[in-house]
Amino acid sequence: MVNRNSRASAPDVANAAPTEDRRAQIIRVSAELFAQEGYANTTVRMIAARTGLLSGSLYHHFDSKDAILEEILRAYIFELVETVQGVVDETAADPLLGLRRLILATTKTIEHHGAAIRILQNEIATKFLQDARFGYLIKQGDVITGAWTGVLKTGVAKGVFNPDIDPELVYRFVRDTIWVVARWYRPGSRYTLDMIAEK
Amino acid sequence: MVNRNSRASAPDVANAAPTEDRRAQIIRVSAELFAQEGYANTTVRMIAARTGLLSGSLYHHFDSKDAILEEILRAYIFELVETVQGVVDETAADPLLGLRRLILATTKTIEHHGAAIRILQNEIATKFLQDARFGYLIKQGDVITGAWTGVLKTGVAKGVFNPDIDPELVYRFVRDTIWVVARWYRPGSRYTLDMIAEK
DNA sequence: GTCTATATGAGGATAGAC
DNA sequence: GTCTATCCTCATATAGAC
Repeated sequence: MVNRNSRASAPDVANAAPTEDRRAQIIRVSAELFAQEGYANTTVRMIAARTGLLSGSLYHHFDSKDAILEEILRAYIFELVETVQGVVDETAADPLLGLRRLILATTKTIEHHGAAIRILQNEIATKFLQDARFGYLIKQGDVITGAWTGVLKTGVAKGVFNPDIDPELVYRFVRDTIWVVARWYRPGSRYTLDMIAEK
Repeated sequence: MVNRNSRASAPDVANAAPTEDRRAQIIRVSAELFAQEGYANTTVRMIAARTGLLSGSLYHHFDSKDAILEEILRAYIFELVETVQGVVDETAADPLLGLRRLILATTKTIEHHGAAIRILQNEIATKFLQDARFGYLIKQGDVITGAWTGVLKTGVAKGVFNPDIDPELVYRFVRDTIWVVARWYRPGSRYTLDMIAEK
């Protein structure tokens, strides 16, 4: 529709995400603040100050404070879904290996998405995450839950896991225990591997 | 200083906590809201509405929203300190039993102080808990930490526990893992006992 | 793309009538 | 002890100059 070559002096990079650096910076700064101070306690002025801007300028890059949060969580949840589905596909025949790999893969996401996990852990119970805007979180969360419980149920069926476990409860407990690690993350993930024993 | 018998028509119960029921109700309602919605997301108007009051009336019973939170957390932390010290005193000679009992006792506090634990878990990282008003929390928290690490160090010295553990790290991890249970609390505490195995 | 200035609204808290 | 009415502050978000 637009003749991209007819513009006179403006460099032809208008569609090449010229503001991506600033956006990324805002995302990174916001994630840290949301995780450490809590979403409600973090003001747009704090975000702006740490980015080297004034608050009004943020709205050139994002529609709202909510939109920033959404982008942080979206990046995390979709990567996790992809990872989890990959593990499930590769380990369909071996539930014990599948569970091991799920735990390992989930633990590894702490490295790059530690802030997102801490935000989710702190804010997941609050209303605003159940608002329409964050519906995709519930949806993708269900996909992930399904993957874990699928592996656990297969394991039970095959006699690998204790038959009187509640798959969903076990999943949530293991997940939250991994997330606890995100709070104290420092060394390698030694403890998590041992945890498999208690199934 | 005051002649308590000289008052004319008012019943002589002025010092007998005549508002204790209302206070308790406000505390209970607030604890639930703080735990579920988060402290910052809970408004005094929400608390008042669930109590059957209007917001202004709350200030007859409490000085501020902070004061309500403080009372909730204070009740929890001091009971926990007492419990933990009792366990330590009784099990000085047997670190393994001491650890078992600490885990069990801490888990049991979930029953009556579940909301307080969830609040602490969600808000502990935020600034306001480090403010002067909540200094006692840090202080009593240190007492509890000292009790746990004491038991763990004694255990290491006696050769009961693996010598290359970091007592403080182990404590925090175990504590947080127990607190995870507080989120999904429903049945009896079966899993927690097994957990001892992984030391 | 960032700034200045400001609209708009919400939340904590207070004063005084009942 | 509760209500009505309201103050004050602070946070999100917008408009328009630069």
